[in-house]
Amino acid sequence: MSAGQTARERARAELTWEITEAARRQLAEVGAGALSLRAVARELGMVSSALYRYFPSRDDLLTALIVQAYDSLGAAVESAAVGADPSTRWRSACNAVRDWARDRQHEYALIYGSPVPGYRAPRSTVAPAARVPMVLLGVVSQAWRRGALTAPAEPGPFPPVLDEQLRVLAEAVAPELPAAILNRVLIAWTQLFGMISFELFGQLVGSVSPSDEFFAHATDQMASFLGLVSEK
Amino acid sequence: MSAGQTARERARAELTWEITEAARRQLAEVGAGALSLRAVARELGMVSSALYRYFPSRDDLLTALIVQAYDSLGAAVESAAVGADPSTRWRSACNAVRDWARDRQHEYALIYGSPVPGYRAPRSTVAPAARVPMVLLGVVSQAWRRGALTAPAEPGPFPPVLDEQLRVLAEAVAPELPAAILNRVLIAWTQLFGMISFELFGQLVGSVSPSDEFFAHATDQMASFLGLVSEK
DNA sequence: TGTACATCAGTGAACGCGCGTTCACTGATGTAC
DNA sequence: TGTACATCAGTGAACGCGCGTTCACTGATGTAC
Repeated sequence: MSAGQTARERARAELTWEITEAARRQLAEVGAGALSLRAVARELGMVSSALYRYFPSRDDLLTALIVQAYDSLGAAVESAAVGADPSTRWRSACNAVRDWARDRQHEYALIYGSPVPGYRAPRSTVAPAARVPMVLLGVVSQAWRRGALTAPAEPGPFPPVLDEQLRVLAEAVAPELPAAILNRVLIAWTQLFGMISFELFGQLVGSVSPSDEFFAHATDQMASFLGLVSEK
Repeated sequence: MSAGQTARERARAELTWEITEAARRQLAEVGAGALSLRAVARELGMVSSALYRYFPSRDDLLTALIVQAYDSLGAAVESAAVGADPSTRWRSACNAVRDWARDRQHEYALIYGSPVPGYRAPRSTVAPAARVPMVLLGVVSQAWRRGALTAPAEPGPFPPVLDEQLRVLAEAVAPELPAAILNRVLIAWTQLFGMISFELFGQLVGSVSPSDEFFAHATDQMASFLGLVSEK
């Protein structure tokens, strides 16, 4: 058996994957709240009870979709944020998030939209969810380590709770980065997803829609807010 | 009859309101996708078919809830954004949005979260949805008219489509405002809601949660990004 | 002020539908000797 | 290599449930003369 897998194991892995594929297609039609095991089974030509061999409940299937969505987005952004120039990497990362979100709107809504009522995300979603912010942080902290970035002048010291939060966070993810820069990365991160959510959820209709240029320009402004100087 | 209303008309208006109240309570329990006419009727001690005297369908009830949510938020922000100092008004407006959102999380999710699958928002939601951005814009354009605001230096000219969008938008909502400032208002607007959505939808857990100080500090930074100088 | 009729609110039964999950089962695949 | 048994995948029927919407109806409120 190849790679120590029996035929049964291979079939199981394949079908598990096909179930999530079908569920993703269903998601695109009816949204997360209305995702139904029976409809997924129907699409696969199976009987609904058969799915219980693969996922113990509807919520477990949802969790799998959420984790896969975070991972898919994370991988897309990680592979986009390459290059020597930090401000180019920043832009590429932002564009990758937006492109992925536009391509897979319902998966985006699943992870960044309203929480699914009655569903509580388990711990296993935390690490995949962190991949995008980690990439953004990586771009900035690499620039900082290279000395290609000047620490921004804040109007005053951070209030105590925020200061402590930033300190703890920095310790965990980027020990050498000044709190003021970390804070700006957090701000840019919320800004990035705020724009994308507004675009996808229809809030920009009537102002800056289509939003390609607005997004590109705002991305540049974020880069300069972060102190990432363009080398072009 | 008071104000020319018959008893029947008064009863009708009152019950229409009570239906939306009950629907709001239901929203908080199960989310928009699972909002059910039958459950609303049950809560009011009515038979489900009776609701059809008041709302022709489930979607019309949803529309009423959406319009009321936008209006409630709009009114809260309008009445908060007062005072002489533009940067104070800015902060008050931002805080009002956040406070309202935290108070009424499910209504916030209804209007700023994932679109409800299968539901298309009718035109009647557009004007109420514009109230908050109008307030934000009002704060900035008032400061601009008073000369209390300097036009920001952009790195270069706007790309053509964005430039045109900003021109058209300015014409409609703030004719005297330079495009560069309008653009920054749009950016701050997306930033504001990006932060609030992240806070409410759980994305900040593990970094800056609770988020009061992060939010306050980011709000200040937005004010300075907009050129609103504090007079304190 | 009183009567006759029209309008409207709310009832209760019924329609056809889909849902998640359990359970005893058949038959195929894998394992130990 | 061959047999006996254990494991697992998938079936099909059933459970109890809730949903939106329609329809003919009763009885109360409003209106015109």
